[in-house]
Amino acid sequence: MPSDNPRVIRVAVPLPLRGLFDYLPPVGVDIKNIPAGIRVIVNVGRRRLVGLVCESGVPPHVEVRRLRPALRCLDTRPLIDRHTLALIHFTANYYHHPIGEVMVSALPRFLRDQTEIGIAHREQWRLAVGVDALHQAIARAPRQRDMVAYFHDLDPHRAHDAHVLAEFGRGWRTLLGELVKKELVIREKRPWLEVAPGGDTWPELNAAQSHAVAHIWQAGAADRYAVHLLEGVTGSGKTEVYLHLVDKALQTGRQSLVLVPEIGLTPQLITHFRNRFAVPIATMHSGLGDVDRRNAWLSAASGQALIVIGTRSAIFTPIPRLGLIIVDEEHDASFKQQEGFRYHARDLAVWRGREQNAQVVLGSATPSLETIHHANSGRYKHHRLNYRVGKAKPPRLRLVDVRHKQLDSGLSGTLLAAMGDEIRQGQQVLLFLNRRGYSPVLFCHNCGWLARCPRCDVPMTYHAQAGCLRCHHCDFETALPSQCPECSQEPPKPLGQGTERLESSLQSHFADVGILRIDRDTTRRRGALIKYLGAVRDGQYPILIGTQMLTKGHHFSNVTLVGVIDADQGLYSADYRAHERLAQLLIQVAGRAGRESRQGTVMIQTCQPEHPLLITLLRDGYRAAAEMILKERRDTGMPPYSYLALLRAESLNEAMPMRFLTLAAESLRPLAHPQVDLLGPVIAPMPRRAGRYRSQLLIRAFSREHLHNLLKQGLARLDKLPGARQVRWSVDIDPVDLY
DNA sequence: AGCACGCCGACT
DNA sequence: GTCGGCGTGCTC
Repeated sequence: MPSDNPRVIRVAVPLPLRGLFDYLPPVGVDIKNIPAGIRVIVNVGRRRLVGLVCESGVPPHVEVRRLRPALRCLDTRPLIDRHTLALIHFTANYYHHPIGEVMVSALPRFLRDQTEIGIAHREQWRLAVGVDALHQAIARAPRQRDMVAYFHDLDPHRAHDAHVLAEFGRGWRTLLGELVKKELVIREKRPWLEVAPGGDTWPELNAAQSHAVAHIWQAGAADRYAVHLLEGVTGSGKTEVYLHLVDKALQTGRQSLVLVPEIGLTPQLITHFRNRFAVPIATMHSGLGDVDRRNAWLSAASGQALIVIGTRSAIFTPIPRLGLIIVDEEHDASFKQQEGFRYHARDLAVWRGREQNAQVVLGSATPSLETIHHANSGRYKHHRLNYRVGKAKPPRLRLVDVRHKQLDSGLSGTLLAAMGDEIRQGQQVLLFLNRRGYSPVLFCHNCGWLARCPRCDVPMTYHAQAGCLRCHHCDFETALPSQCPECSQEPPKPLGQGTERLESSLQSHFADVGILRIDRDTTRRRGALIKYLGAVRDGQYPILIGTQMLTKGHHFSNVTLVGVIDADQGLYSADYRAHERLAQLLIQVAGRAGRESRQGTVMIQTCQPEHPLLITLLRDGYRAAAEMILKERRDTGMPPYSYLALLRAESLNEAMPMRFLTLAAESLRPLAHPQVDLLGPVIAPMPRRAGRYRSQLLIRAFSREHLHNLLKQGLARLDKLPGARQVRWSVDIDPVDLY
């Protein structure tokens, strides 16, 4: 007999709907046995879905007659602790994203279906005692010898996980099989949770480092949440500060979460932590298989893993005794998810720190303007590491004016001469060009035709090696035309520089010098990057050419000259964040130079050598440049002095996005506080992408509350707008780029 | 998202 | 006459 005022569970279901669904407990189950944080199977419409109980024992929000009982509970005790539930709640609210989809991002796949939970085992491989690459059993098997050598590179005395060995490259599993058969390698099955070996020595901290550790942990000892900006120039030893803080957290029985940018989570980094701490460590990143992911997640959630290292999505891992969150390279754009559910892991880390009373440390050589702003206002505590560890001197930066200069494939005589000098002295040179391919444009000199992507309307990049034209926005590919398709008079010619073209022209300049190009095209194969980085360290390549990839975290101790081929892209761009990004990029690239005893030089080619941003950056450093950009932002009312939300719409139909956003603006305007601006709608800076026409409406407010209130009321209306289902539309809170 | 319902054009 | 196209509404 159903009572008139039943108590229900409120469930997040994996659908693009903004609210929770109410259910009666499964037949025969007392609602007291269904706490928030367990999973239930429920009927939704005529489908069966796994949902997450977010509230329990509350009155229903819908008519009693519409309630259906849940089918069954999947867990007996909460899988998600209350802090993580609160985080999911907050996140859905803040980003105005359906809570069921937030839940989907927060849970590893296995938790989204009906699998039972239990700790698994994992495979590891170790080298048999005394085996090396000279072993006679593999004398005629070069690949197997490489694999044995790879074990030696990692650590010949230790067992290694599949994901580490997979970095070796193609065929790693087969090779291991063969080596196991020859009894040169031993396969082991171990309980998953394993204590890292630790044992590495702890280097003495310098004054600035110990100062930072003492001040950050002083706050931690009091168990009071605080956010810290750890601003340290490249090579100043931020990592050592992190390690000491993690150690402090361990001593007080608290877990640590270390968030790193996507390309920052390398096997080397993990090994580094494992060799310092003899405790269980869980790592979470996109490359993990389902089993590894589930084990890492469970060990963190159960409190067994004392250190959790992961990329963006690891921010949602339940960590019950969390005492410390470190966000390394906090300015890095990969902390912001760029499609679908567009959350920012660094910002959530700050919220989570407060929720769980943890210390939050944001580390960077080039902090984001938001973080600097908060440090300036006193909201974040500020710690600086101003000097490089050891005797390394900071690099010299200089501008190379390339106006009216004869450039050779984009290279000035000045840069070429400097390169020659360094190479003759046995040093390495790194050239940075943020454009892969041979040339960004293919152009007919006779009639002016240029190759465009038929789906995005942007110029296609010419890839000489692949012999094709490729669109960098949608990966559309076509053959290279032998004649201009428009006038048929002559073949179209490459225009502008890409990394491939730079490589081939340098080959003619420096005939006998090894040149290595590192970009997404050359490192597509698994493990290729690791292999190249090793070869670079061995000094095989005096000249390195790279894109953005090379700017992040890799240390090349023999690089004494860095050349930035074209700094002007970042000066011309219309995006309001372009200056911030350029300043960060130049300083990060500069950080690759002269890390050991020799001072490095950075040569920046530009047509605007008197640009105030460049002048300030070179003369007074990153902080001064950042303050200058902050001033611009204040004058123009842009973040961090205002708060943005970007409403995007796209459709195969050209008129639809604009039509929808015009209606959207009309229905939002009456709800908006007078100090909220609706800017647009406008055609997006990139009007078409992968065949879809795009428009956007920028919403700017001078108070978070105004922005939030508008969206809270407004988005519900947009759902019901006619045509809302003919466009794909989404909100992006705190957008990092306005494309 | 998925699924049902309902309303209009073009077919055996 | 119906088959099926998509635009709209609903899911506790």
